Amino acid sequence: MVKKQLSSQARLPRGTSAKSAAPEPAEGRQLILDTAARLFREEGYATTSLRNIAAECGVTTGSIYHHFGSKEEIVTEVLRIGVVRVSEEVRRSVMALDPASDARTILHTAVQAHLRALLELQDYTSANVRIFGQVPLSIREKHIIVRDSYETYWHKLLQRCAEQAGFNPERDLRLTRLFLINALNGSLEWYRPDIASIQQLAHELTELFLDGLTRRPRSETNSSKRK
Amino acid sequence: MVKKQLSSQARLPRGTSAKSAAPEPAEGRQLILDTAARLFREEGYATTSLRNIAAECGVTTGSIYHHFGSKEEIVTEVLRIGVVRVSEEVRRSVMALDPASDARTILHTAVQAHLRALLELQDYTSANVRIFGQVPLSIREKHIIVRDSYETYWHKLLQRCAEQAGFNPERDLRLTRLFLINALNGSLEWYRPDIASIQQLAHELTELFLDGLTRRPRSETNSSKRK
DNA sequence: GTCTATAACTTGATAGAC
DNA sequence: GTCTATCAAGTTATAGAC
Repeated sequence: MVKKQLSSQARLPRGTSAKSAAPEPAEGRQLILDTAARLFREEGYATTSLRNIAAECGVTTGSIYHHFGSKEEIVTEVLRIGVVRVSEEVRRSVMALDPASDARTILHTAVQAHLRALLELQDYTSANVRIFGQVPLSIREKHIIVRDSYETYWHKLLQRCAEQAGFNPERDLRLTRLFLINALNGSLEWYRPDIASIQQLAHELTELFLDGLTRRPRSETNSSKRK
Repeated sequence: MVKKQLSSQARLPRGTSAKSAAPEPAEGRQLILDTAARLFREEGYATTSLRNIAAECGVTTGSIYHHFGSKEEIVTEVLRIGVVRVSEEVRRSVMALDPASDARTILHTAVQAHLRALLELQDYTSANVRIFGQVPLSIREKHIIVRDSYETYWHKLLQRCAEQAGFNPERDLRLTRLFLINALNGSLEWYRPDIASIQQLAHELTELFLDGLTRRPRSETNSSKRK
């Protein structure tokens, strides 16, 4: 309660300066957070006990309470970092694009970045998707603010695409956004790299949402791009 | 262990004959199952204790163990019934269609039936979607068989639609099916009847998956149907 | 078929030595 | 900053009376 909320997102382990390139193993508070994120993702929130986390860190529960005030404080931070990571990954990828990129390129880039953050060894992002529905309501309500900001970003992205490409005005971008994010996050439960790569998933989902399942009768704006 | 596995899906409460139209309140085993499904959906699997279920039923934990051998046995049955209900709802709706129906009608009917089963006061179906990721791995593995059967049904349905409507051969029906079911089930977390009706959701999702976001340049097979 | 009572265990959290 | 020891409460499950 007294502890200041530090910008823990990209904090380096204690004693690590910016110039040292080698990623040292996390310590103390950071190690606890990393371990909690991994266990939450693997076993769920309620099933993961503090003793469990402590044991994986090689410490006891007493030590954990020196860094965090409660289990809820840990999961709150894990959830927050999860959204921040995926959000930053998507924003950075889209920002790196040529500003004149067409809607297909923008959407594909954002979809692929989201999938990368979710499926590629990111305990925080996948823990967020998996345990959000398991944590107490009070924590969910506080976390909604963080999620909303990411959803708003997606909404603006879709609007930008809609203007650039002239989307069908009958489509509801709000519902589309929800369907899209649900389809993205759902992949966490069935994705396996040997069945389809992240690139394939991103390509397939983008084409599906832009063009649909039915065959396009010779279009003047379509089918020129194939990567 | 000794107890025979009855076809508990649509079983009527004891003492209820087929001709009595009034739905009597559930008793005994059925009441326990109904209550468990509701609490699992509301509070999650690990958070819902047997004392909790018993109290809501007006009995004690001792009584529960007369009807079920363990908590895992209860959740296994709740999960199974959840898939059976949604599966039967979708199959029945599609079967009631004119056999000559076009792909748009078939897909819309199946999507709407799935959403109805999931969102319209169905504790079992929504409990299944919500707690599947929370139950022990051993239970999940046993349950996969039930899920696979439903997913196979959807795959055949999409193939039938693809042949009827001539889908774009570049689309991957396997990935499409996964994206579609994820989009459907995800609605459980944000659906509110005052924002959009189930009919609107079904319409929007069907149009999106068939035609995509981009505008269709005058088609000969499209845009004739608007319900 | 429901109850009471309880065993055996795990949980989050705290107090205080070092 | 980490440890040991422990508390109070909650968990699943069982035994046996009625």
